[in-house]
Amino acid sequence: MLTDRQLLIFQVIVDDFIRSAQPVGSRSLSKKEEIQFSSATIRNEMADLEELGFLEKTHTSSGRIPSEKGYRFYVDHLLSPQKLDTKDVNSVRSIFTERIYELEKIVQRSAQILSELTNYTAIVLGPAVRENKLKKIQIVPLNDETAIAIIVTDTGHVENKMFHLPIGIDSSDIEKLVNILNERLTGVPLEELNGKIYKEVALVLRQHIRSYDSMFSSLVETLKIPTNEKLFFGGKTNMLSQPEFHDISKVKNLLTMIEHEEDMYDIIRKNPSGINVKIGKENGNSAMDDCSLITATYSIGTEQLGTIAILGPTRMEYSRVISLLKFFSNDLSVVLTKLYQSK
Amino acid sequence: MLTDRQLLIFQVIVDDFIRSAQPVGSRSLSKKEEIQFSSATIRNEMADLEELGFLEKTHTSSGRIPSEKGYRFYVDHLLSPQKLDTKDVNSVRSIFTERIYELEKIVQRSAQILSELTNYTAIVLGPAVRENKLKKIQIVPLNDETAIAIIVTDTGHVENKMFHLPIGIDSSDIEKLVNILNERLTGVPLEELNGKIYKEVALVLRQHIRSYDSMFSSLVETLKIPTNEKLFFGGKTNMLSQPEFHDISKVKNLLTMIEHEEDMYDIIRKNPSGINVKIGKENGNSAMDDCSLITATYSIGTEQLGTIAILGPTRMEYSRVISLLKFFSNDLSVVLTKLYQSK
DNA sequence: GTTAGCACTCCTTTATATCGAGTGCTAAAT
DNA sequence: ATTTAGCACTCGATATAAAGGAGTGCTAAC
Repeated sequence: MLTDRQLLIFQVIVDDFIRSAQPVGSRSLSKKEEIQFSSATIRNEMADLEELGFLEKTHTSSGRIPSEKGYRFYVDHLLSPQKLDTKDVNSVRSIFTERIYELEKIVQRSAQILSELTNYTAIVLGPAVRENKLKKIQIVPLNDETAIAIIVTDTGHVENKMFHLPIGIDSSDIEKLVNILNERLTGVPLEELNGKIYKEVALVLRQHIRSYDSMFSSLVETLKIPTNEKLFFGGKTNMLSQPEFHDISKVKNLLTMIEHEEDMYDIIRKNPSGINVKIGKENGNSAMDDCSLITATYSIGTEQLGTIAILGPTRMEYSRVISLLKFFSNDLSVVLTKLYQSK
Repeated sequence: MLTDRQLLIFQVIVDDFIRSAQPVGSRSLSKKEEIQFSSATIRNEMADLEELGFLEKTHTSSGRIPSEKGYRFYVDHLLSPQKLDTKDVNSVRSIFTERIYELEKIVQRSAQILSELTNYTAIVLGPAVRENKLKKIQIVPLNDETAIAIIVTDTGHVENKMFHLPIGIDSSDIEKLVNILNERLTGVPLEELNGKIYKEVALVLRQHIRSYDSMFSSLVETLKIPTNEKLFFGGKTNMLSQPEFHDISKVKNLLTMIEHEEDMYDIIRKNPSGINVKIGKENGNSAMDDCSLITATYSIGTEQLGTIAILGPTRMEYSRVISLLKFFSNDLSVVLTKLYQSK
């Protein structure tokens, strides 16, 4: 329904505004070499595009800026898959040649690199521990009253939690308990741990362990480890350099929201797999009204594992960021699969 | 060398400026009930105080604000130990009645509470793991190539690191190794672990373990766990509400510096035990020129363990924050001692 | 259908005046 | 010898006006 000329003009306006952060006027447009019509023609087209809801004015006699609907259209229909800079490719590859084995460190480093590459804020939702399979449970008594339970997963993730020992429990009891748990629970995904314990292990335990009841409740409580994925951030302060955030109160709202990990977690988590773009109010959070969030998922083998996100102003370099995220999430998946899939 | 009247005037000026963030003039001072002289007299005294370096003007005809030297004098000589609000006392106590056992969580929660109570940024330097004593080492093989080493300390802190297994190593070898390590190293402070391994354990290991060399290097590398204390933050964005940080570039510098954990670590770490106040340039970091940092140390039993810090503008409520930190660090020490000293 | 021309809008910048809180200094009062 | 009243002066903050410029919408000519 848009003519080719309108499409061209619209695209040039968006590209120009993304670069300059300044409203784009008809005169400056007419000077671009890809545009051959007079400023008056452009003005007419711009008026139409505004009527259609793709463009806005900041005041009656200003140039045009893209509206949210405009960005949405731009992202959905006008984005040509951009070839990545070799410089970017190298930066990304560089992480994966560093010999890091811990999943968490790889992920943290990813957030850092992505923020440096984009100058936006990078948020990486860590590996979904809940889907990891139990490799080993260990219990280390610290003194007569407390012990520490350690859970190791097949991806090398370690969770630990302190708990109270019932009075008078014996170290041989603990040993027995640990053996039984490992025997019965190895290979079980963490998210099913609780259920399995009640269904399959409780009975066996009761037969073998003295002072079973008090011990059991302590332990079960402990195994309810919050298996929420962790968030990793990079470039939290990058937003401060964006001209749209010169207003201190806007910045404060945004940064406060970023610090609030639970909210952030929900916002990142609920994105489906693949690349996803949320523009301005689509984020459903007033602090993010002037922001866009681009997410990509990564995986180990066939399991969807986590999410990478870039948070920038709505006036974001969509094309570049999307290419970067596609490339990055893919490489990350490959590397992680290689590292941990080798059963 | 300062007369009583100068002292009085100076104190009132500092208190007023801390409250209002506005330069204090002679007229408004003369209206305070604790001050009985005319504005002209006050002007003379203020001129003297300025000559002595305790006060400054923001421009030729402005009121006075305290200089850094002034704040220093104020902190060193004019601070009356303020009684804490019962509201504050209760807030602090509330953390310690929550049944949290993990050291890290207590510490994280502390940072949060302190930032809420002060409206400044709270930074807590976590327990000094390096002084913790080894409770147990465990090694969990994940697959043929990698294993994960887990170190538990007497305070319940858990460190873990992945490492590569030499090809062809046997699970009985690993078991032997772990047994020897635990036998010889239990009770050794983490910071001495490396030395001990070379001096006392290497020989024994060589006798018992096949494929010793490759295993050993892998493991030793692994035990060089970065035992740097972790930093915990609360209220990172609180600075944005302070009028002195209305300037975006100042904020950006400060927040970027806060994000940069290594620098922050050094700044917090090098404070001696007890309460410490660093004002403005004393911090030795240009991003903190308009900030003051108040630190207090906490401990488990007799060991100095960590540091709590409050970062605010130089125009900070020194009296209140110092009282709060004294009280808090003391309570924290008591609680931690109770929790972990019960050998 | 396109474009040149023009009046109009509104932000930005610059200049100018005014106000007021504050100072330093001098001279009178205590 | 202090203290204080008085006064000229400074300078930031605020308001107002004027000029400039980038941009628009509309009309009429191409």
